[in-house]
Amino acid sequence: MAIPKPFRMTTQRKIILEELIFLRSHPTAQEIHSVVRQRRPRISLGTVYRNLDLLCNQGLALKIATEGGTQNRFDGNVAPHAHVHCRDCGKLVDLPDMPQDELEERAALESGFQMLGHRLEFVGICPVCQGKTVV
Amino acid sequence: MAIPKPFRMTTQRKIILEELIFLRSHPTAQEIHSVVRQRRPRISLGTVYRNLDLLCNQGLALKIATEGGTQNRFDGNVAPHAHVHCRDCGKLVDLPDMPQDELEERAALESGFQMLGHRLEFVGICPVCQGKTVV
DNA sequence: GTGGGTGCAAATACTTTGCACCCAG
DNA sequence: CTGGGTGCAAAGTATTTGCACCCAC
Repeated sequence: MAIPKPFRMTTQRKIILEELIFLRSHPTAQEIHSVVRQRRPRISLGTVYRNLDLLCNQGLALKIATEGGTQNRFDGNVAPHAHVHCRDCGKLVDLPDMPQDELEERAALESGFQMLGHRLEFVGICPVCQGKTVV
Repeated sequence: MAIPKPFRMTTQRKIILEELIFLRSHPTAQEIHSVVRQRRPRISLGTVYRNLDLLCNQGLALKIATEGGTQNRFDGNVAPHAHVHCRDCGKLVDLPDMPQDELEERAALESGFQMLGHRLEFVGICPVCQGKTVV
């Protein structure tokens, strides 16, 4: 059956994972690249993408597609949690205390599906941008 | 104040909107392009993108960023509703009866954001595929 | 030593945009 | 008529991939 393919813990891969877990900012691949480059200057963007892809498949990271934006973002926090996305400044914030299990249970009841997971993402205007904007 | 900029209802725009409302498949821009081309063969992909963008800004359609995929999808159903996606057969089902308002209210309280909208998408195995699959 | 991993650059994929012509109002 | 809209193609972004060399195991 599915014997997980072994993978080498290269320096690049290790640094990428470390930074991804350390950063709470849901960085883009580019942002991860520039952070990692501070510790390993010759690392290429291609390598960053390849490793992010691998980490996501291993379940060690999550790929997040944001509403308006063009680029994907990545999240080292694998625990189920919702996201709030600011329309104006693009900030992406975690929202850990939503009733995730309850939602899945309810959706399962209504649809008859066996649930494997879900995504919950809010779009709004963050407190800072609310202050800035003239209403 | 926000006087909505008038826009011409061109043949292209009309067809795109019609197809978008008619299709329940949450199509990509490319898919919309090929459907619309059956009725207006010379329409360009650029025009489709321009019109989808306009329709989304007018609140007549929604742009959906998909989990794994690279392309955006569009939804002519603007009423708030969740989606359930079957991992095995790819079926995408609407789930209209989730407590959407309640969720936004709660998220607003927890985050301090002014909420504009949200996305709720479940992944699971549909009843048919549950029967098929050997567990 | 060996095969997976990397850097690099070219290729792809998706979306946006400049421009000259076109047509809805 | 007139200015917004369109078709076309080229440009812009984001991401993936081919290849030769490299290094973790």
